[in-house]
Formats: sequence, C-alpha cells, structure tokens
Amino acid sequence: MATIDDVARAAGVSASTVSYVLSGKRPISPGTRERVERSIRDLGYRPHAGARALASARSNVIALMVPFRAGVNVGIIMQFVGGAVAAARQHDHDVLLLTQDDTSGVDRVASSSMADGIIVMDVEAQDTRLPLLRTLRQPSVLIGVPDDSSGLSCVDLDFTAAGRLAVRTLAEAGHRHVALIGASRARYERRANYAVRMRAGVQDEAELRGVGVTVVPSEPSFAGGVAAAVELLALDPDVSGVVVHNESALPGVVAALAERGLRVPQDVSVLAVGAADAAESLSQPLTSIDVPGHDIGRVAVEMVMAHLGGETLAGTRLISPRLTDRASVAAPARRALAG
Amino acid sequence: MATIDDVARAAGVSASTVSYVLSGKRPISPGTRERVERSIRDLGYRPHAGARALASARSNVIALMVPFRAGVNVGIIMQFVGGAVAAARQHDHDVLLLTQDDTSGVDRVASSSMADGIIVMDVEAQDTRLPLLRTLRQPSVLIGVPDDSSGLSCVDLDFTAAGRLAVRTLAEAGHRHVALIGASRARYERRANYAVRMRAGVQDEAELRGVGVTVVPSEPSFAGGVAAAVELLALDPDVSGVVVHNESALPGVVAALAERGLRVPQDVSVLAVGAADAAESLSQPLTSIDVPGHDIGRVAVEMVMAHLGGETLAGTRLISPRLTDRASVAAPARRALAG
DNA sequence: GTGAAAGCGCTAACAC
DNA sequence: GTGTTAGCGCTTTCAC
Repeated sequence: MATIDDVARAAGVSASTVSYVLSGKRPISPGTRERVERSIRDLGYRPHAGARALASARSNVIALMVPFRAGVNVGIIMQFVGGAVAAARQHDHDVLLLTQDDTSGVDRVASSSMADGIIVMDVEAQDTRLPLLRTLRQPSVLIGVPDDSSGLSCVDLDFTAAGRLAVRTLAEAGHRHVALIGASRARYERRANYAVRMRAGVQDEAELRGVGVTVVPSEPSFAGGVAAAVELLALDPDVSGVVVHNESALPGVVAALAERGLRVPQDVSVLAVGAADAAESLSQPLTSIDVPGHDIGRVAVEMVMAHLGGETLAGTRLISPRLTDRASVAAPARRALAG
Repeated sequence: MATIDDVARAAGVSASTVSYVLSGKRPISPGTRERVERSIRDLGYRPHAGARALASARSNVIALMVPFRAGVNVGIIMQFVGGAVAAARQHDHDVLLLTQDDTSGVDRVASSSMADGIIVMDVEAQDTRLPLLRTLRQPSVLIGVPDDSSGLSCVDLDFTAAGRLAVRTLAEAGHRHVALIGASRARYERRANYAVRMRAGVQDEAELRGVGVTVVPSEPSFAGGVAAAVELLALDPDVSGVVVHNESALPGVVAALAERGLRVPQDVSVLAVGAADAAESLSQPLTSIDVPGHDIGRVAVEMVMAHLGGETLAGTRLISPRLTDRASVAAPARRALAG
C-alpha cells in the first residue's frame, strides 16, 4: 500500500501538500495539484482510514442502530437503511451497523471514536438509551420521538398528521363510522411513540368532525389481523371506513372482510398506513399513507451532518404524510349511511 | 477521553503494560493486572479505534456488501445481516455496511484499511466484482457461488440439494407430475446461481425418479405468481405437486390455485423454498425448505475469521437444506394419478 | 514481569 | 503557495 509519503516523493512535494490537495483546505497551484493527482492515481493511493481518524479526530463513519427484533417491519427498515447509507455516502461517510440488542454498542462505538455520529432507530417513549445518548461527545439523531426529547434531535413521519389525514380522507368520502386497526397491545403498553401518536391523530380528527371511531389493537400477523377485523365488526357493525396501521396484520384484515362478504371499497373503505409495499403488493392494492423510510433515513443523516458542521440546535423534524390513492376508499354504502 | 497514558499513570505502570493487559499477549502479574484493570474502569478508558488500527494494521471491522435492489427478498437479507452482525460481535468485530450500487465500495474500504475482511452477498454466476476481490489484501467471502470460484471462499444453501429434496418429497408422496415455479426470466438470464442450481436439482431428481417436470419462471410479484400458475396449469393440466422458489410470487400462486378451485393439499401439493416467513405467514402455511439466512451470515463471518486467523484454504461451503413440514404436501388426488 | 522507544500514516499548526 | 514538524493514541520490538 502506498502512503502519503510515497505520493509526495513521486510528485516532488511534501506530504502536507498532498494532504492539502486531498482536503482542499488551502490553495494549491495548478501545476502542483496536477502532479500530485497524477501520482495519486499512478500509485493507487488511498489514505489509511485509521491514521486519518487518529490525526483528524474524525472517522468519517456514522453508526446506525437497527432493530432486528421481530414485529418491526423489515421492509421499512431496509428502506430506511438504504436511505441512510446513500445519504452518508454523499457526505463521504460510511455506515457502521449496530443492532438493538447489542446494548453496549453505542457506548463502545462512541467512546472508541469509531463513529462521528449515531442514529438510533425505533425509539420508544421512555427509551432507556436516551441518558447515554445525551452524554456522548458525538451528535445523535433518533428515529421516533420520545416523551422527553430535550437536547436530542429526532426525525419521524408525522404520525399525528397521518392519523388526521386518514380520518379526514374517510370523512370527506362520507364515512361516519371509522376505525383504526393499530399496533399490538404490547406496543401501546410500551408506548411506542408512533402507535400512540397515530392513534391520537385519528381520535382528534374523528372528534373534530363528529365521526364515530373505534380503535382495535392487533397482533402483527395474519391471524392477528383476522381477529382484529372480527372484533371490530362486533364492536361497531356499522363501521364503513377502516384505517390499518399494521403491515403484518393487513392481509388478515382484508381476508376477514372478504370472508364476511364485504367488498372493498363498495361495502367498506380501507386505508393502509405503513410500508409502501404492504399496501401495494396485496391482491387488491390499497390506498395508503406510506412511511417514507428512505426519506427519513436521508434526513437523519443530514441532521447528523448538520451537527458535525457546527449546527448546534437540536430539534424534532416531522415529515408530512402523503396519501397514495389506489381506489380503496369510496363513499360508504347505504348500509352504513343508514346506520 | 482518557488515553492509554492516563491509565498507565493512574496504575503506576507503563503504557505498554496497559496494552499487554488488554491484549493478553504477555504474562502480567496478578497485582499489576488488578491495578490496571481498576484504572481502566475508573477512567472509563476505551482504546481509540483509529490509533489501534494504525498501530496494529487491524481495524476489527468487517465490511458487508448488501443488495438493496428490488426483487431481492428483504426478510432474508435482514436475517443474513443479523446473523453476520451477531457472529462478528462474538469475534470482537463490528460491521460496516456497503450497498451493492456503491460500486467502488469494496475497493475504497479495502484499500483504506477500513475493514479486515469483506463479505459480498448475492453473487452472480459471472459476477463483475470477482476480479477485484481476488486482488485484495483482505480475505473475502461470497454468499452464492459464481461459475469460477477458484481462489475465493463461498457459502450458500445447497440449492441443488434443495431442489432434489423438494422433488423427492413430492415424488415419495406419490406425485408423477411436478413443477417448479422459479425466479424471474431475468434472473435466469443473468444466471443467478441460486436459481440455476435449484432448477438443476429439481430437474435431476425428477429425471432420476422418472417424474414429469415443468419449469415456469415467475416475476417476483403477486401478479407474477398468478400468471405463472395459470401458465403452469396450461402447460401441464395434470400437475399435482408444485415447488415455488419465489417468495414474492408465492401469494399469487396460492391465490391462483384457489381461484381454480384447487385445494392445497387435496388437489395440489405446494412446497415453498425461500424465506421462512414467506411460507409461514400465508393464510394457509406451507411446507417449506427455508433459506437459513441467519446461519449463512454466521458461517460467512466464521470463514472470514478463519482466514484472519491464518487459515489459507479457500473453498465453498454448502449448507444442507432442511424441510419444515406444514402439511401442504399430501398424496395426489385421483385426477392426477389417473393422468 | 516490566519499561523505553520507535514507529504506524496522517493532519494541521507554524514557518517562510 | 509550499515545506517542516509536532503530534494523534496505540502496538510491539528490544532491552533488562
């Protein structure tokens, strides 16, 4: 492996000049730049990452803590990771992968200076990692908004707005009895912020519009979706518009409705919230509000970079929901209107 | 941040002694070890990763190149990555994430000494990355087996054996007309090794047993699965056992069969090959041969570690397929037996 | 069983 | 516009 000294010698300059050519931190005459760049190419020179990190106190790596546990939608995680990696590369950074169950991962990576910044996914209301994150030298960005986000930077889809948008869409189509089939009971109990905020948005908007609303938790599985749909129809037989915020349960919900002879959207309108592919890949695609995983990942990285660039303000950034129409929402049938 | 000198001073020893306490590369008296470990704890000392990499020529990082492109099953990728990260941590290594479309990623990471070894997923028969991999100082391990694997280490599920096992299972249940609904035409054309090997196993075993076999490619989507099933029933109306090696098409295939009034397993047996959850999460779970993503990831890391430990032999490691019975394979109905 | 000292390859003052 | 030099924090001979 060629070193910076090899390059310097080949180009007839000093090592620091090579370094400055590379970093652009001081003006270089065209001739010198030319010769240095040529030598770099000829020798196939690449700066040693460790040496660079040692001398500059920058690793050009950002760490990403990803949940590999079950129940978390993998499609959306991949989207998110893809977005984060792409954005990191644009800023000349690489991504180090940490898993949620590697509890000391953040600490290790931060205090050994392996990473310049840290992104933590799937943050819960009372996340136990927050105190540690606040003590770090490196900036961190959370995906999800905890109860106390003071001093921390967060990004997420605006789930409250998504809940509102979903109900508004149904209400404007004429529905008077709507429902939310949401996250699992366990998730609500752990106060998973996205589940709670979504529910709040749905309930607020329903109240605002004087629309009846039923909320049913659902296990993240086909069977869970079936059970939730059955429970919902028992609780409110007149329900005509259903918001499903649970990718894994979605096929079950749809199947259970079909089983009851309820056609979408003639008899019941269905609107999905979650990973794009979940709503799209069903035998009947559904109108949906997609969680923009790729964008969230990108924004998280941009926020880390802003901090590294001297930006000092921490804050929460909520991304506006957008609805993709796939014709699964329509005016309610008479049955419901009469209800 | 405390440095090794701070620890040395606090413990009343030299820096090299601290280093040796940490690495265990030379005997340390109990008393000294005690004091050093105490100081390390008191100061919350963590070696600086860059300094360590510079001095030792080891980064304790392994790079993982992951395909984020569409069509590749995300569930299995996550499994794989999870297995790799877990195994890497057991060997005191971290994982750096590279994406497939970052074409210069391997080169960058290798020649800047960011990683000690490299794992490349989703390798194709004539993979363009192979020449580069062969020139690297760092060992690399491929997931998938290219046409020419000389000088390289590979791991994968033994898809040929999986194809055989699938056909054997159907044949032993009494089926005389079987089929493979496989990867997309594009994948066969790019000679994606897993698709080709699977098909070979299916065909060999069918020939061996004198069983008729029809192979139908399928696009990786619900619609693709429907189309493939329809095409299959046209090509061989007597088919009674179907192997589906395409997670995304699986729901479509199942739906198309149901649409035709064909019950599983009474009228037609279905056996899935692929991600565990794809076969498991259907409304009717299917007997399947699961791709053991977690194990493959783990083995890939072990192979890298073996190379780093001085192991010099490159080679291919194929993991034996295992069948999980979910009662979707049964004896053929008379219709088929009579055919 | 322990210490001193020479790097590892780079960056960033400080000089001119 | 360029060179000189002093580290960055660690590992690992070599020496005792």
